[in-house]
Amino acid sequence: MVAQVSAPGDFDFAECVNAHGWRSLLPFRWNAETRTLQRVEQFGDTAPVLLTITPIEHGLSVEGAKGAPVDEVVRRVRRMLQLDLPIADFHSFCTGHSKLSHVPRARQGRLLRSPTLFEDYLKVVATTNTTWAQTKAMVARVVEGLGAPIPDDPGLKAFPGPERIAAVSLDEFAAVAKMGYRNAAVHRVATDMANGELELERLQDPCLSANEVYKSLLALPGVGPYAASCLMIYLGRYSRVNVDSWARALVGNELGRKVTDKEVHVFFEPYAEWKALAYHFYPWRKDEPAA
DNA sequence: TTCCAGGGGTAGA
DNA sequence: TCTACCCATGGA
Repeated sequence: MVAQVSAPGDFDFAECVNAHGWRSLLPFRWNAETRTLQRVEQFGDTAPVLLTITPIEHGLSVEGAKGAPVDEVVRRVRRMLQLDLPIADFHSFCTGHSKLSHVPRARQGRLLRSPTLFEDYLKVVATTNTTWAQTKAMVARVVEGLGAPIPDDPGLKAFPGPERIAAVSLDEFAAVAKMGYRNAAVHRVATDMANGELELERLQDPCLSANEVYKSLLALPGVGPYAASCLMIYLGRYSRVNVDSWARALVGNELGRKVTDKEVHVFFEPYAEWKALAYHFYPWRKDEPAA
């Protein structure tokens, strides 16, 4: 199966994939040399397939095993790469702010996300109060321990959905995932979703206000202000900065003193409804803290 | 051993 | 609203 996916002119494949660390979390696999993104996806109860995404002129090429449902493949790819996100307004905003003028030139603004909000939820929870190395290890254990493999390579597995996680006990999940005190929260959300008591995807409803989305996210176990703000980014809502230790350190560096979370929010106040993107694309690098 | 990492939940003030 | 404390895990 080969599908061609059109992309808007303000989209850049590598910028989107490299905008944050998600490319390093299974089942994503990013090859920087070939500029190829791979990911195992499962469609219904059929065997998972490996998708290979590469940039072509005016869009993307997606290759997968014969029989993969093209329409659904395209839908998921468009979602993962935020191809339908109206980023033009943010780009216009950036041209009026010296600190962000590089953003539209580089065609930045989109962030790689997962095909489901549940996967992004689990991964965001896995970033809290831990190191990036442990985040990768937690996610890898979840995928390798509970994900369904593709037929011709058992080493490549799909991300397990909430039903799969809910099918095992909390103790079993904890033994596999080793997410520490996060185990209970993740298993709870998976179980509630599997039981039909929780519909995470409804948070994509554009009719909901940003505050309604934020409060709904805060109500999820394991989700506090940081995680809720992170998840809002994947929902195209940028009015809250996801204040983490980096934000405190970097804003503290800009101001020359230790800062509170409230002061970080005040620092980004001029960026209006684009605060989270402003923080993310502010001219500092997370691997190179401002001197 | 002890500390702590891209926080969250809770109690108490 | 703010502070203090504990929370599993694993690396330093």
